[in-house]
Amino acid sequence: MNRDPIDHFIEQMGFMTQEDGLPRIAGQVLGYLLVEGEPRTLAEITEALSISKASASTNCRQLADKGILTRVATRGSRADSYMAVTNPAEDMLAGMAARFRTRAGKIEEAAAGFPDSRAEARERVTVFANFFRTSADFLDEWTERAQRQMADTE
Amino acid sequence: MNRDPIDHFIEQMGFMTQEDGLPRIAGQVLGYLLVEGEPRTLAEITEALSISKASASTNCRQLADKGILTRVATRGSRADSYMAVTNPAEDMLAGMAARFRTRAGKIEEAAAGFPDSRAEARERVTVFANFFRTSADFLDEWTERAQRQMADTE
DNA sequence: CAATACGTTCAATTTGAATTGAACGCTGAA
DNA sequence: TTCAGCGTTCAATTCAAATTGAACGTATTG
Repeated sequence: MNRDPIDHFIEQMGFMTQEDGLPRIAGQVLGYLLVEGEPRTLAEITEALSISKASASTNCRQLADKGILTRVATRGSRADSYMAVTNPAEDMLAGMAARFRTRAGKIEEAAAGFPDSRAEARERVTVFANFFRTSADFLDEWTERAQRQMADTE
Repeated sequence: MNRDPIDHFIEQMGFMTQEDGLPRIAGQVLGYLLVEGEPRTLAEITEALSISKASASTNCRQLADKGILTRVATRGSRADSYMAVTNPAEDMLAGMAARFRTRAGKIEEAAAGFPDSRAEARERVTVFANFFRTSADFLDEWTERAQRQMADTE
């Protein structure tokens, strides 16, 4: 029985990150911090989501690495806290763009190794790779634009 | 020892789809068909990738559902074949856009259930959801643009 | 100098999804 | 009507990743 709308939201966030190949807990943490809107310590996160200290630690660090969470040093406490950045979705998209770009690189590289007897296949694969690269550019353009919009409406 | 560049490419494609939360085999199938450039039967795919008939069948169908593969009826044979669409990456992006949209919907819905005592959280979450929706729009715009470009250079 | 409070790490476990093998059903051929 | 060739389905297995518990290191407090 999970009728609390906030729990439901956090749960959904978990599923979402899971779909994206991230740990479910990562999404739950983000959801929780998004709801709270203020820094929360690892202990609080552990408690609120009923997960292990280890998971909280690992996932927070990973999210912070991706730029989705920021680490906050709270005065007067040696516990460090995390909070969600203003617009986590932007950073998620930016991460996607980055992945697209390395992906394009890998594919292109692979294609370059095709023998001349497979020239047509090489061409097809290269086109495929290019699409990813251009998509990455487009995504960057879009996130940049979104950021400007945010700045404007501030 | 995997020195054949084509095998390497197929392998990479497997990793890629795996990162995206799809079965590894799905990527391998797509890679294989991309290289071949022509329809291949389930039996051929099974053979080429050393996978089970069941996997080949399931994954091909799923990829076809996503619009990444097309089913081709070969004359004079009751075996049906699959081939990669001209630009599979486009359909992959389109799928992403679709996922973003349903995702935005779910989050918004969840946020709507927040009690008024959590109005600020609701606001934050709604902004988050909106970003996904708008991103979906932009992705669609982009794939459409890409399609036009393809059409132009034809 | 303990003793405590914290975050991290890592091996062990759990969990969930991918993959398979085998049984099945359908279709067309003989 | 039987048979062979095909794709599908589903329970069982395998596999990889997420998650945990426990041990550890470090810094802070008294």
